[in-house]
Amino acid sequence: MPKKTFNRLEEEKQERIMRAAVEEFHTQGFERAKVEVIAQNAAVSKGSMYQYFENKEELFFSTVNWSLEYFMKQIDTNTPMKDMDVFDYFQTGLEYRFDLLKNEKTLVLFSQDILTGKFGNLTAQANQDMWKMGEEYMLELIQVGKRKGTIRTDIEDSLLLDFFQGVTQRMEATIFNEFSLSEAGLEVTEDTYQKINHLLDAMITLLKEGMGC
Amino acid sequence: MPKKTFNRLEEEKQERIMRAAVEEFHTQGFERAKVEVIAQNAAVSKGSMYQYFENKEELFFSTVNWSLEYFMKQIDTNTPMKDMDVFDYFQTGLEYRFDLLKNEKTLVLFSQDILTGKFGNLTAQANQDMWKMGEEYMLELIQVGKRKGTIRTDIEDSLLLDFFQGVTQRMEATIFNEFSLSEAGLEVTEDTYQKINHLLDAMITLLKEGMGC
Amino acid sequence: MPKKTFNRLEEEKQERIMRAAVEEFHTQGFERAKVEVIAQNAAVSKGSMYQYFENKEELFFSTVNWSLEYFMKQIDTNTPMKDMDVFDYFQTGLEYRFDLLKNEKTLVLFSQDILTGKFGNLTAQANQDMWKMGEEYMLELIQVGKRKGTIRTDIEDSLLLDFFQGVTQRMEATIFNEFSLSEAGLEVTEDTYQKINHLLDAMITLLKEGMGC
Amino acid sequence: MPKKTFNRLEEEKQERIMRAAVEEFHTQGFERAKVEVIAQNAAVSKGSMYQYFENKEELFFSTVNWSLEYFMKQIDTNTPMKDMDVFDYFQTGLEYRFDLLKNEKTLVLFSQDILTGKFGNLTAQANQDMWKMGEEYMLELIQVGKRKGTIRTDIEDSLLLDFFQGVTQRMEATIFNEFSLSEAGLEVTEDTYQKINHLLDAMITLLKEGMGC
DNA sequence: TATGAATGAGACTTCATTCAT
DNA sequence: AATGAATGAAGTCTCATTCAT
Repeated sequence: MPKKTFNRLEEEKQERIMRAAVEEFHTQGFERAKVEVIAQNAAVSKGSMYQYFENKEELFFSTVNWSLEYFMKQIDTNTPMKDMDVFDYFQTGLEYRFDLLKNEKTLVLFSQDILTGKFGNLTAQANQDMWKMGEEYMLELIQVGKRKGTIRTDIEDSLLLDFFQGVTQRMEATIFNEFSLSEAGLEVTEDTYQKINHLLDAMITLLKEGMGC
Repeated sequence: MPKKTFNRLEEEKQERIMRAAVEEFHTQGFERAKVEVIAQNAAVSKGSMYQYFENKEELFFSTVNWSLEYFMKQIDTNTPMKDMDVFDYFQTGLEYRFDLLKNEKTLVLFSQDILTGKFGNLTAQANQDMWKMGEEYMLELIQVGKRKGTIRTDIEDSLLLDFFQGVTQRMEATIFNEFSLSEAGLEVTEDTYQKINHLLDAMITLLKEGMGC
Repeated sequence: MPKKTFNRLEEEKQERIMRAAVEEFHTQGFERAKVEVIAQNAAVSKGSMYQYFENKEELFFSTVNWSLEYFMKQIDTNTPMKDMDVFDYFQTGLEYRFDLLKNEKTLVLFSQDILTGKFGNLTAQANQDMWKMGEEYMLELIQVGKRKGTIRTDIEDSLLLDFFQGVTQRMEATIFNEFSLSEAGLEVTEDTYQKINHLLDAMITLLKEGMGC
Repeated sequence: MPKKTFNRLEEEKQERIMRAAVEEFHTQGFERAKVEVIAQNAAVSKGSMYQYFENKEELFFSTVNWSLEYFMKQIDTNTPMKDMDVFDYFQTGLEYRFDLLKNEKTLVLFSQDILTGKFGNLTAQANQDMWKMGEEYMLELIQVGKRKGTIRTDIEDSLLLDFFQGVTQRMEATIFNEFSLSEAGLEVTEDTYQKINHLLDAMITLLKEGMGC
């Protein structure tokens, strides 16, 4: 969606621009974000930005796409086997996201922004795409689980998915918070790590057995 | 937080202004929202708005507070007994929110915007307050449940809360979506109603028993 | 120039309003001055101000006139004999102004503003009137001095006036400054008083004999 | 104090803008002056003005500085010898200012505005600097005069300065007025010139010998 | 007459976008 | 292709003045 001029740039420059844009859009939101600031932080002139992108909106969409693609690439190389157990997936998935958060914080937070609808109508489309992407994969896992007998079969897939996703998302949010608190030092302390693992175990238990007794 | 001039107005006018603001902020977001449009829709002059509020930001904060207070009032008159069962609460709570959604759609959607952080730093504070408000209440219910023997006691309160809240939020989102799809006609169809009830039942089962088997 | 409604007010209220206006116009200048602030400081409603004066400009003119008239009254009761010596006049005049400054600081400063043209075209008229007022009186003194043989007769009256006025004004400014420095304590210290007297003596000598040798 | 973008402009454009600003600020005062009018008169867009200056106030300060610097340059190239006679200085100084007035009327009038405090607090600083600049130079001349025996030594320098400055300023004002009256025709008539010279001679006599006899 | 709420013209300022080099 | 100066639409906010009570 950017102009071809952008695609012709050296990869490194493209990335510099995209990352500067992610940073600005994440911290400022779409309206407050200034094309000039992005340009400066990417060490590029304002004029150039308009040779690469039709306008601010297109720059934004490109940034969203670039982020999604970035994650796709990551996921492609990290996706576990298709026949994995949902609960194990929950665990590995979160661990993986957690690692990502350490290394690509802004990028992860930006993707959260998109997912939670922070950009309103602007990302309605990307939003749905993103959701679907994850959900389809999850659905498969659920179906596999049912077949294998690890997941109850008296409830429809879509409802199980809702349930599962709800817990997953909440977990992510909690982990983000925990992580942000210990943010000053960029190193994740052993303590934080402990807490997160404990949280994970509890969630898996609850997912499996529920909270009733 | 508005100027006293605002508080001195007739209730009806205050409400007209607040509702116009809610509408505009919800549909446009903070930056895109125009004070003039709000004024017009409230049948008030632009100048007056600035007699009531220091500036656009204060207008926004006042709108947020007004919305929250509106809900508080509603909740105060609708809050179930303190010793209610969490699962029943889940049910009544959602039913109640659902009713509210039918009657005060924009208001509910706006509060969702606040809760999901759509307004970024602007509502950071209100946000936390809102969360806490709900959470404290929930914690009590969980403790009651443990005492009564309807909730497992081998997992800490805070983790149970996370689990519960995750599912609750997801439910709300799903219901909103379901509802929005059938939005054209303002009447909620029987069909929609059925779906929602089915969803509720399933969720309660999952909350209680988990998805494993 | 104010409406008759203003003149009908009790003297005390009139004065309150005028003094509030003098204060505001002096500290803020015409444009920055706010009618509302004047009203508040005079403990009068904004609406009333417009019953007393056609508009802000008229309020300003009235304030200027009121100030001038205030001084006229003072001067009428304090003016020395017509056949006074110019140099004595210089002395008594300044002493008198100095006293006034202590008691009616803002008023004096405001009249300075008018005289030095701080209000631009707005006071062009009042300005000239004020100048003429003082100058005519001075001219008489100069003529008397020439007749009595205390003032040289080889230079025209108008030029002598210029010379005299130049020195007088400068003196006032210097005294103001001296005074403002010791302003913290509202009491005028003995020290300040000494300095001013010394200054006065020197100026009179210079006026009489010049600075050459 | 302007942004670097302004300094990068061609000198000619800079001057066009500064002169347009001087004109507007002088005729309208700070508050009434419109940035847009300045822009138009300088054949520049309103937006550009804000690339050159942070805001209206900064534009104003820059204009003040530019004017002062303009005069400094002029004075540097026109300043008479350090050992000049004060009275000759009075004469050459005024003649020079008078010439300047003919060629750079607005600029001179604007500097007068600054000096007489027409802009209130806005120029408090520049004001003091300007005064000091002139005064230090004058003090030197007075000291030289005392040493050479052309100035009486029984009165302190600072008082002589006050006296001298008082007369000088008044002269300038009078000349300005005279000049302004004949302003319609931009040519200075022979008649005006005669008057001014006569005035000068009289003032010098009075400065030297005083008005007594 | 007194009040203070209501109004809207008008000015400042921002920043996406265009354009000339 | 790259730059950064130029532009102007559009929105926020102020405050003198009017108006209804």
